[in-house]
Amino acid sequence: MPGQNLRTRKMQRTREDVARTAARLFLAQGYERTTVDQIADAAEVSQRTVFRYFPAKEDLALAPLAASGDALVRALRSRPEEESPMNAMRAAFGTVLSTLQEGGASGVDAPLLRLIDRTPSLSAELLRRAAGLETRLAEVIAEPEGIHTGSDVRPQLMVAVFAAAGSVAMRDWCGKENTTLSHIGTLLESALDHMGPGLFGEWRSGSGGDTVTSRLDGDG
Amino acid sequence: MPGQNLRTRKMQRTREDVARTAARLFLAQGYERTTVDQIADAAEVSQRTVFRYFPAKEDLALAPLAASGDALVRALRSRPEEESPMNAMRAAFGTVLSTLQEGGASGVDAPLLRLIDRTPSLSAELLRRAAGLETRLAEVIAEPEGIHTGSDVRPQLMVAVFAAAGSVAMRDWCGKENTTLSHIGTLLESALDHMGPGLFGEWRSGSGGDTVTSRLDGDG
DNA sequence: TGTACATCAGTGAACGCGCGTTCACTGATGTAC
DNA sequence: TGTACATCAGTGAACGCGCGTTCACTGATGTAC
Repeated sequence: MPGQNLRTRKMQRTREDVARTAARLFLAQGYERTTVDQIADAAEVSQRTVFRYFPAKEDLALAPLAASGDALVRALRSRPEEESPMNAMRAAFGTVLSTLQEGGASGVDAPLLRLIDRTPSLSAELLRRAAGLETRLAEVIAEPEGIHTGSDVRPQLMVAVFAAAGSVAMRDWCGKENTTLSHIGTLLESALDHMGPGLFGEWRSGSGGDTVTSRLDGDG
Repeated sequence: MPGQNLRTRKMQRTREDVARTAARLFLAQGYERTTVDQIADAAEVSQRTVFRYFPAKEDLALAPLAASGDALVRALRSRPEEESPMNAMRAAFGTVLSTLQEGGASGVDAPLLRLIDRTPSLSAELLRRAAGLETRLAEVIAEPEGIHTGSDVRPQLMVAVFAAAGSVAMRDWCGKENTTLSHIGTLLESALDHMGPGLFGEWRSGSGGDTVTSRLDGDG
């Protein structure tokens, strides 16, 4: 990266400036109450420049997550072939998550996730993009198995189940306070652990009912 | 219902007129290319009246599905208590689906689902609402089991897994042509059948690889 | 190293557009007597 | 059955607003020689 054009580097800096400014304003005032013009002013660029980098306002908030989605695809692709699909997904997700925790420059952090969660238009669009990501992940899963995702639903299904665990974990996480990104990983693992056959049968027999998650218990 | 006010009945008729007009225009021209003013004109009401019944444009397209969501909650609630949660969900979904096929007045049909699928803003919003529906369903599941959804994630998880199968089925369904609503049920059942423990382990051993879905096979 | 030209990121101003809201008003339906 | 009043669905016109686009232009960076 250091050997790039001055022009290119300037563009990257402008892009990051705009993204950082947008994030700051969104978190301070809320997404809906922040206009693109405000972001342009605060970032000291023209509104036209903002739209050059981010085709729509939503991209200003979701771009960091899009990058993480790409990272997840790459991480999954670089898992060893012997690994079972589900374990590969777990591992790949863990990799991305720990990358996010360390290099804080990604722009993905707890406040952003909470912002998205409490902003309907952003949640909606994130869910839609997540569905697209699932398709890409399913193709990565299918490839080494010699499977066509058009004729065999298992890859899509497996990824969708993983995502289901992820969304439950996210919902849980967003309800708590003082949580860090790494908690998401914990909650996700916990959710996946409950995914076994027990989920499909009867529950009364108490197959794990108390070992579940959290502290809230005391059914009050 | 027949014993209601004339005023109330008139309102229902107006509402249905507007909804039907909107559906017709959306299907003819696309959602984005249809303005609320056009719908008002075509339905011979004022734009103001449209917004009285449908707070936002999206509601014009998604209201029929919202009603089906409510129907699903009711259907689930009226399942016998002895039934396992997953079977109750299956059955409830089947009930709603067959209601939709018969009484065509619900407004939910194949063209609408395809319209939503190919309109990003509608897909996004539908996914968001579906997430809300999942929470309601989880509560219905949890109640007779004496479970609190805040402390035990299994209900949320089970519903999310069911929804994952549903979304895979929907994606599959939208890719096919000349399909009817009942095909969704078939695809969903098929997806759920693959949900067993096989999904989590190795696949190479061929645990069902060829019995999967469809005709496309012949790998190329 | 210097000059001439090409590229293209960023500007600034103006605008189209459609959603959703506001307001004061009308007239049909409902209710009380 | 008829009269007087209350409610409230629907009107119509106007508007605020912010997203996203368009246009002709500037000036910094890159390149060729």
